[in-house]
Formats: sequence, C-alpha cells, structure tokens
Amino acid sequence: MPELPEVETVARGLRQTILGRRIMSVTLGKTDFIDDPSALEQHLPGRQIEAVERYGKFMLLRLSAVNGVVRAAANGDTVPASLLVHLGMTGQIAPAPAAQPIEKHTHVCLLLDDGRELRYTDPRRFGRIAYLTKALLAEELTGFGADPLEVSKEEFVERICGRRARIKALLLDQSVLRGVGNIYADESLWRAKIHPARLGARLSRTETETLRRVLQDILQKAIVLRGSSISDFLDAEGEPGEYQRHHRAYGREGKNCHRCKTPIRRAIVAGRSSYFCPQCQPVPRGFAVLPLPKRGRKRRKD
DNA sequence: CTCGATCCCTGGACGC
DNA sequence: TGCGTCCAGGGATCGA
Repeated sequence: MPELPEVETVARGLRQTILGRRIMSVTLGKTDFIDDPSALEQHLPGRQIEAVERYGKFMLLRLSAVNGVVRAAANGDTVPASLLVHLGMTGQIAPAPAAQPIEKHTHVCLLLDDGRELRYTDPRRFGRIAYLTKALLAEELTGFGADPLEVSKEEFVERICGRRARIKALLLDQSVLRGVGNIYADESLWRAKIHPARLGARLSRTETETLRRVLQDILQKAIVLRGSSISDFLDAEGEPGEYQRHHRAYGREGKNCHRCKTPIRRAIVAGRSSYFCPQCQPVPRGFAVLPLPKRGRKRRKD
C-alpha cells in the first residue's frame, strides 16, 4: 500500500532508470483507471521524460514538448506536459525489456527509445493515471495539504488543533497533509502516544508538536529503508522495502506493545483499521472500543 | 463541518 | 479441491 515513503522510493528508482528517455509508443490494456486513455496515445509519443517528482502519494512525470514535428503544433504538443501517476493500493511502475512477457495486470506500456518499456501494473486498478497540461495539472494539485516532511511547527499545529475531526482522520486527509496513509498514521500515533480517535482540537500543543516530530522521523527512516512491503509493494527495481520490520502498531493486533507489553488492539477509526496500544494510547472519553472478532472468522449480523 | 455508508477492484485467507 | 465469504484500502460521492 504505497504511501509517501513507498512513492518516494519508486520515484527515486525511476529517476535513476528512465530520466531523459523518449516515449516512442503507447499500448493500453484496461483503461477504467485512466482519466482520458486516448490522450495518452495521442500526446505521449515523441516526448522525453525530463523529471520525476513526488507530490503526496502522486508521482509526476514531467514531459518535454514535442519539437520539429508538423503534427505537434496542431496537437498542442509543442508545450510541456505531465503524466500523473497514483499507485492506489497495488500499483507498480517499472521499466522492463520490451521482449519480457507482459504480466496479467499490466495495463499501460510506454515503449522507450532504448528498447525498454515503462510498464504500469495494477491488479485492483485503484490507482490513477492522467495526462495533464500545465493548467489542468495546477488545478489538480490545488486542495492538497502540507508536505508532512516540510510542514512547519506552526502550520502543523494550525492544521490539527483547529479541527474537531479525529486525529486519525486528519492524518489520512490529503487536504490536511499530503502523503500519509494508514500505516504511517498508526505508527506515528503510537510513537506519540496519542489514541487515533482523539479529536484534533483536544490535543495539547505538546502532543501535537510531538506528533509532527515523530511523523517526520518515521517517514524519513521509512524512506531510507525503501518503504514498507506489506503484501506486494515492490520498488522500481523489484525489491521489497524494509520498514515493515520496524512497525510498532500497524498489523500487530494481539502482539505485545514494544514499550509496555500490553497487547496491541485494533479498532475502526475514520472507517479504517487502526492499531494502537490501549495502555500507552488511552482511549478518549465517549469512544467505545467494540470488541472486534478475530481476523478471518465469519461474522453474522444478529 | 464531520460522520458513516457505499462503490470501485482483485487476490488472499479462511471456513466448510 | 473448490466454492463462498470476508477483508484490505485510497478516494470519490452522497446523505445524515
């Protein structure tokens, strides 16, 4: 489940492998996760990949203008553009030799000028791909929150403490912070000893500043370790990340808290599985922790 | 403003 | 072995 550290890892990999390559042709499979599939076929060929950037959980492939082609002018291809890529839950993007067999869920192949193909593979198709010109890209990127690695103490406090939503919901809200997902939300709340169901406005100044500090520390360490591989995340070289070994809350229901040995619990907060230590992260008043049935067991509605 | 519910999608885990 | 069911989750959307 790619979040900021995983997307950063993939973006760094792509920077090392496909920067400067020219896109020669486009082959599409299923396209229901692509904004305008024909725009890819129409506007990508002839463009060079000039930069790979990350914006929250999005990757941005910056594309050159197409030069010296009569067709380009009529196409509007004489101006730079971008390919927006979101990996969703199960998306992977990596270059492969064009001769290599296509995997079952590979839905986009961009033939490059060196004989390789940049391939996007996504079994669940929760990802998103969009070809965007400058104006559309700018519009697309409005409404996102602060970069969690860059956000100042003051801005973080402002964005959290002025809100009555649960802190877990705020951390996951891309218009508050861009790039945090379920894993790093739970990990940072555990480190900061804050229960996920607490309200933003009810956090103390000290707690909020601690949360910012541990969130940044965790994200930075996770980037160094090339992200967390839970089920199927692989970086652009096909390697799994290592940060899952450092998880202290996420996915550890029933296992002992690393600080106090109390078994980690799971509750649904903000509609998501949330893992926390009931001892270190006291449940706020009024939040009932309903016992969750054991994983994998059948549940009946009666 | 904030909430929960629902949908999208498939693979994997598990019960029987 | 195989079938049915549940679950994971980011994001959009809609109604309360």
